Amino acid sequence: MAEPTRSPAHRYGNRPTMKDVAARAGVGLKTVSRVVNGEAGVTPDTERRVQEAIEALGFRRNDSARVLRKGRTASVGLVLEDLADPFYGPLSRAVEEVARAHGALLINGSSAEDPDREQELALALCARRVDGLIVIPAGTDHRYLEPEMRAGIATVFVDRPAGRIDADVVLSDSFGGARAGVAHLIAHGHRRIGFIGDQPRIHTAVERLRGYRAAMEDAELAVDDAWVSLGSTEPERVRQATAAMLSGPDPVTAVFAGNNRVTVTAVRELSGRARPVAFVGFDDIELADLLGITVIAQDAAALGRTAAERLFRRLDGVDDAPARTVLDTVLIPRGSGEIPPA
Amino acid sequence: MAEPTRSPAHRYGNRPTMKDVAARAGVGLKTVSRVVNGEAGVTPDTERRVQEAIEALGFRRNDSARVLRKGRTASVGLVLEDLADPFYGPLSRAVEEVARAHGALLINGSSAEDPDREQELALALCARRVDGLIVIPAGTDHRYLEPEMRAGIATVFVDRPAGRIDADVVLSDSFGGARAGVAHLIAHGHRRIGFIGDQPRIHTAVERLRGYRAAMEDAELAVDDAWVSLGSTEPERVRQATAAMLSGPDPVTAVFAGNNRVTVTAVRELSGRARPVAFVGFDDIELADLLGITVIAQDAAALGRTAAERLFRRLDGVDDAPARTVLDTVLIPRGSGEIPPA
DNA sequence: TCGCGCGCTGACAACGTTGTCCAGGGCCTA
DNA sequence: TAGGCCCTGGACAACGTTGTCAGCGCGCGA
Repeated sequence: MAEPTRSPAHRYGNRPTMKDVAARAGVGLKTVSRVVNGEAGVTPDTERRVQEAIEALGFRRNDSARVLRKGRTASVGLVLEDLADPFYGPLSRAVEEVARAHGALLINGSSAEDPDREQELALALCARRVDGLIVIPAGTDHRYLEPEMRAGIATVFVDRPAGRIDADVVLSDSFGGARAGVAHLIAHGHRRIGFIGDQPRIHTAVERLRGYRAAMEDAELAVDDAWVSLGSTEPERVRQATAAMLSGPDPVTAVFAGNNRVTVTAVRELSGRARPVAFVGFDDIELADLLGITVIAQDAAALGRTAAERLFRRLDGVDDAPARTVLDTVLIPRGSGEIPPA
Repeated sequence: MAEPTRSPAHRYGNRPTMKDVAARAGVGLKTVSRVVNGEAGVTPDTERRVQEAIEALGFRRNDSARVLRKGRTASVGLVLEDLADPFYGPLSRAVEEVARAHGALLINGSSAEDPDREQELALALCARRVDGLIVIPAGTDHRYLEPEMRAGIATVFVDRPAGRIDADVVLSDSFGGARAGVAHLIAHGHRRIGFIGDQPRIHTAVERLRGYRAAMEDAELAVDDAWVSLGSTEPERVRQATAAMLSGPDPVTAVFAGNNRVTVTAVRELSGRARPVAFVGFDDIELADLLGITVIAQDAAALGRTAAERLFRRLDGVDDAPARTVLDTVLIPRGSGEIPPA
């Protein structure tokens, strides 16, 4: 009558299951399930017995098994670039809040701006059968997600549009924001304005550069190639780019930075200069108010919230055509953008 | 011979399963499993047939089912206070990197500094059967996790110790850091030093206050109750606290801030003052270098990394006694802490 | 009093995967 | 040539839960 050794696949440190609870309470398996899920049709007395058994055994429902049976995981995935970037923290948090309101958990993953890693992550989340996916693309080709989307995984892109597939996307107005920022510098008398952006693979980088060019063109100002620099946001790269456009025979008198990573380095570089240089940066930054940095602010939390709401509408069965939502940006003048040309 | 309607529980938009792949490839179910998992013992020819069927059907293994069978979810949970706080972003990212190196995904949740929400989140993660849990406690009683830990969910606490249970914890040296920061102010001639901290429920807040008191005591300086303020990090609260200790008959000449949230508000408040006030803050902040803010820096990424490494060592079966790891802090003088008393 | 219906309960299958085990066939050796 | 072994493949059960359905007992109406 010795207890046979448990199945070798048994892990979880031998946690009690509903079966164990049922045995202890002297009821059927399904009755335990009913109690655990608060379903109707259980006598108060039976319910009490089951509850006692649950307490005594320290039972907790295995949601892994539940998921398998129900077909919904009540979880959504978020693939972003880098959670350590202060732009993405609030975005992720906003997504989490919406998910929470819908009873879902959030699985985060950072692509580190690497398209392969983005794909690997997104597909891993699909294999987990997240109900939905929010992606901040690193790559430019998302056809790899088509089978997954067809198979029922709702997908929304944020901050940058999907590449080569038709899908929901929520964006900030990068073009308009950059154009307004550069126009602001022009309005303050600048004619030679530098632009330091992110890698040209990235949609927002291209859009903001386009905004810069549009503002210059609006004012009928020619753009010298030496004033424009796209590339990684590595501090050293940005430092050199900044230094380069401030030296030479025809230095810029103002700089527009394409995002928050560029801004922190560019501002450091500019602060060391004798001659003041006007500056406007895309993205607001904490303490930028104290430093008097003029920025084009986008609302990261609103991006995340809007995308998540779109996602859950899809999960609720709304099935209209993929939509593009564009959120406005705001120019916040704080001093650096109002410096006149030297 | 009409196709019978599929089982009503069938979701996932009718994704193909291994069974479907097996049928199409004309092989057994287990053979598909072998191919998908790269197990040995399949002829190249059979493998090719299976691969083709997988491609054709767009099959992707359902990790939910896999998890159920294998007993390991290859995921870890992280309960923190607020992902939007720039202190937690890098911490979370560091945990994610370690998890990734171990092939695990990370599920994030924010407690919003609410003990009930912390518990709800942590238990939800346990129900998902995460392999391990990293918790930045909001509450002070974690006995609710005992059954889970006994049942095999490895748990490590970060930034603040667990309450009323014995568990691994990774901390920064809050006491030593605060003491060093306040001693630094004293060394620059200050005798009346204010302390603005977080809520007294929070361990780090208490430790840092203790460090403040120790430094004052070391220098044989009495502490006036009016110089000490604990409470929420709401800007309005911090603003008032700062203003209060700077007014009155015996105003402080220096302020020590208990964390980054307090710092950003206190620095704003101080910057508007005519009379310069010395300042040291706990936690480094982006752009603090440009603002000349002296800080006690802790390494958020190292906290996360250390905790995650500890967690995965546990998951690898290491079973020694719960340990407390304390990471050093660094004083970074940048000007604000070196201002002499007015 | 009998029959019917309803409220409660439990047996059973299914979700999609993996571990175990056995069968069949080909090849090598004695 | 027979026997044994290895290699490949597949049938089956199990992971822990929930949906379906049937049965039981009791109360109420005719």
